[in-house]
Amino acid sequence: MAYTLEDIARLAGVSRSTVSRVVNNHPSVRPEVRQRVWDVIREVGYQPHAAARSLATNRTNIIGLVIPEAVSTLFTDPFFPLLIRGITDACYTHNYHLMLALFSTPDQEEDLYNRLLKSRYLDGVVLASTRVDDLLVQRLLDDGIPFVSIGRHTDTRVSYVDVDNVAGARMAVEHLLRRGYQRIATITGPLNMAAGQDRLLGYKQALAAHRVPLDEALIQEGDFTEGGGLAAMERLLDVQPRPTAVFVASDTMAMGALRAIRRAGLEVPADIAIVGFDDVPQAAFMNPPLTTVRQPIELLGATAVDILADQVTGKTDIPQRVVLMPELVVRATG
Amino acid sequence: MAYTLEDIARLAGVSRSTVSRVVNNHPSVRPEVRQRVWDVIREVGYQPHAAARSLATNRTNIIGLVIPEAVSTLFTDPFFPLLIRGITDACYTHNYHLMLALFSTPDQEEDLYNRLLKSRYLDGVVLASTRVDDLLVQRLLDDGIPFVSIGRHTDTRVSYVDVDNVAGARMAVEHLLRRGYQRIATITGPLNMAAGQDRLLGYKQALAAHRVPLDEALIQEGDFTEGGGLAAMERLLDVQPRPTAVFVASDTMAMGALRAIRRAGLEVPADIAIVGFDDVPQAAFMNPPLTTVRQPIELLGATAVDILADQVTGKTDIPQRVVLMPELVVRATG
DNA sequence: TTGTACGCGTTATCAT
DNA sequence: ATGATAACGCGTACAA
Repeated sequence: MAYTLEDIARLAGVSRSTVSRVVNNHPSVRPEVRQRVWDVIREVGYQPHAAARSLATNRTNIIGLVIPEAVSTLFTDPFFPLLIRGITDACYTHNYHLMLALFSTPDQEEDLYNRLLKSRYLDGVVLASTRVDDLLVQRLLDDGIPFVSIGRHTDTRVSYVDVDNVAGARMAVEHLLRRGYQRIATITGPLNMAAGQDRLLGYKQALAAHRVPLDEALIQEGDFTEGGGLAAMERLLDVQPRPTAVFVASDTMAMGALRAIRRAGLEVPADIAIVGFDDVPQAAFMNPPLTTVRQPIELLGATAVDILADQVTGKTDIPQRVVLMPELVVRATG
Repeated sequence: MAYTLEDIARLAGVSRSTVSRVVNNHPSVRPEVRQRVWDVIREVGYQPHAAARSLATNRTNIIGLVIPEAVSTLFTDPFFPLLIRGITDACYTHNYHLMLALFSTPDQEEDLYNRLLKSRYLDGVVLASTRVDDLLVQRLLDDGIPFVSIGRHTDTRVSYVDVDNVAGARMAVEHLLRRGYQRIATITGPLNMAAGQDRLLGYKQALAAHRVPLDEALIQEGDFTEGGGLAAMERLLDVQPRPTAVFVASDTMAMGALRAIRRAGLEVPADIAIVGFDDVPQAAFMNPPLTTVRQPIELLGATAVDILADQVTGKTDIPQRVVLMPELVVRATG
């Protein structure tokens, strides 16, 4: 059996309350007593019982990373490991633990929501890549569970941290324009996700700013998967006259696009230039290395946790919205 | 304030114990009463308080996926998302929740171990890709915490689930031999990991079985990263006579090797054939598509959880060791 | 079958 | 500054 507060109290010759105060850094305890108690604690390797503490404080020190059903198939995208790294690092400094909730089906989503949230396992939630109309957001709002969304949300009550997708996309397309490309296509993300919409908007803004007419045939929707990028590129290769460059809304889709181009017997960037989005580690290793818009993925995750921590501890009452800036990384594809 | 057992009891006109029995499917409660209680529960959306329950039962229904410091830099490998998928799916059916523990530094490892394990947040642990001499294993053993290792371990007390790495490597190399390649190199995984050792052993066995002399110069150690694969391949390209084929112990390293070969102005598979290991999703999308040894990564994770569940619930006393079979997927690189 | 009463390990309030 | 003591919400012997 493990040690309890009571054990430590006995060993240190004080009361349970005093030990509790020491453990929680309560000021009113004599330094010498505090020292004595700490000595005992260290000697026997005492650690407070998490469940007991939770029951008393109504806090678990656990936050959840929840990934909705709609996108959990995208979980293999290198984006997520990076996001998770950022999140776990921040969790460590805030003394939080991270629970992972991947929803696979709507039923499971419902079920897991109850098991996880309503049984109060979590102090708060980081919500990754939701669709704009996701019911999860409403639910969390209704249940009063603190959460931060990765990616903007229009509801004024939700806190989020996002990258400036519009600016990023503009940078990408304007870079292509500067290099002389005029017939620039785009493979978008899912248009029911904010990131998909915003990157498309940036594309349009860039063209408009440079007085390049918009050709709807050059806009193909993707789904953030490699296969989706390949399919979208194949559609793009069919339009006449063929685009000479393409802005792809994620690196993973860019890999698919590259394959499609190669498969058609064309060269990158000679025949068609590519600019991606994300700068996942693989981007630099592609052949040729991918020109892309870098978003600070780890920082995205870490910032979300920082905000959530403030929310949970009641340090702030109002929703926080922070937008991080991306940067263009020029490599060889465009 | 949320509902408690007491509330439900009052609303249903029974005692708290009866409600508890209903919730926990205890047999001795009259069907009509059971029904009435369930109705109330559903009506108000009652969910038992996890912390309270844990305190009483001494179980949290949370298991941890812990990734040691040594390998957590590999976390961006597509292997992990797949493993996590398998784990989360199995967790769902076992009614477990998954906590993610990535150790970044030795200090953090020590610290997190205490915060997480000794404060009894977890019922058990899935240990991913440890080194053979990892102290973590000893520690978990000493502390009597149920755990299952992904990847074999020599200590007879540890349960593990592994893929037959020796057989997989043999299959890969024998395939190359059948295709007529004689000068076959290998890029190994880290040789302080069981998977690294075993795949190298399989390579050696295949050569021996076919009476092909072993050339130590053709064995280069990698670290399961793309950069490591590239560097190892560059070393391999320097040996004379040059290898005509290479068995690479992970797909991620294979991508690096492919780059190195291309960079040297050579073609795959015309000049050098490649066979990888893992069959991550990207393998099929490579150019050319990668011939590789497929391991059932999701199943690996799911099986680990299944075993762990039996361990935690006391369904079994003895360490379980299960080995899954890989299969060769022949595509275009070799 | 059902209810009573105690214990799980903390935190927090109230005396002292 | 310190020590009793009452919650926190649940499971479970034991009694009825």
